Amino acid sequence: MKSTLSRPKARAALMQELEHAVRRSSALGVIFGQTVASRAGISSSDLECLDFLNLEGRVTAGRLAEVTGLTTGAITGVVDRLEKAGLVRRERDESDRRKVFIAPVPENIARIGKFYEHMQRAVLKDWESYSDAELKLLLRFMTQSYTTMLGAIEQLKAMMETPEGKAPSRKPAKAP
Amino acid sequence: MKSTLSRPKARAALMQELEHAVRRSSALGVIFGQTVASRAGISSSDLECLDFLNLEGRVTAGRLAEVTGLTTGAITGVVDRLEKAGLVRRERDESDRRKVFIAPVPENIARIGKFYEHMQRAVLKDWESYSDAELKLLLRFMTQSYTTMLGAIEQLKAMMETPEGKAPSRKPAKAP
DNA sequence: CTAATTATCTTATTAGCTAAGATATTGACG
DNA sequence: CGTCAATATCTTAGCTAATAAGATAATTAG
Repeated sequence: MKSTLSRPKARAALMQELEHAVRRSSALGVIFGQTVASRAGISSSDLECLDFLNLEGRVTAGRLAEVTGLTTGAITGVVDRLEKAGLVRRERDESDRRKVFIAPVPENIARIGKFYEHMQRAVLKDWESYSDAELKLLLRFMTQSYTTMLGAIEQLKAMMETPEGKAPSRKPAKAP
Repeated sequence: MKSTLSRPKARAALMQELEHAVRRSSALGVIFGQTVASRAGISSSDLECLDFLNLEGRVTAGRLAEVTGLTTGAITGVVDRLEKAGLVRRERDESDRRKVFIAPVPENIARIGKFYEHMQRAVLKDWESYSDAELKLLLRFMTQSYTTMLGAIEQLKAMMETPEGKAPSRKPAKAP
């Protein structure tokens, strides 16, 4: 058994293990989000928007539609619910009065932040076990993953120009 | 500026950056799933179940309900749709005829696997740039994240015994 | 000034979820 | 055994949140 210098078998197996680990974590991330949303008394979509607002600050309704993949009509509903719950505020842009900025309301969002506290503490504790260099590697990994995923999403949207979603079944697309 | 031996400021900032990167990736992962599902002509929930079946092999309907957080009634609908699409098969357990195993049908799932191909290729290419040792570190990181998330989910389910979901609003939990 | 474009909201309809309970099977125990 | 509780899935009614299409309003280009 050639033992030294690159064992492609082991490396491939390692990558496959990593892939599985990533997929499992990713799936569990969805569950985590659902669980937080259910505890917070809002829908997963609403929480997804709220998370984005926390990360990016105030953005327009249209941008929320873009990043969530929802229609603008659906976003109207999301924002209605979040606004009623006091978690966001609608702010019309004075320089372009068509636009509506959705601004997070930090003092009320804190109420939801509580559901993340345990997780955050546990994660920071985990991360103590890594050196600075290792943390930098992890950061590079996550950043690279983000970019790659973005590319994959673009590619998916490009392949088959059928933005109408549902099963094409048999009909090769035809105007009604 | 004390330059050597642990700069806590830089380290905290690094962790915060990592946290942001993780959150962004996680959010984008949801979008990726939605995009694949829409291209494949099935719902996100259906794809989530299918992914799980691909990872774990055949499991009972009840287990699917557990891991997705859906009710068993909803799972009946998911499996009906997936079965009609030829992506899974219902198989009654002969030793306990109450149970229904849901088994993936690989030859038809391949059709959906196509939507993951680009992503998979891109990811493997990314990962070529890491040494074996680095891949092992990444694997440890993902595995640890999984476990920590699992714990956080348990903790969330434990805090407030209100499994009924929706907004408790003002009432501090009371038996009916 | 008009037409085209952009941004959000409205309305009608539908998909898919929950809750509750029906059905069927198994296991425990006198 | 026979009965009762427990387990596993399916069924049904009702509701929430999504889409699609189009209305409304503001901006930009000719």
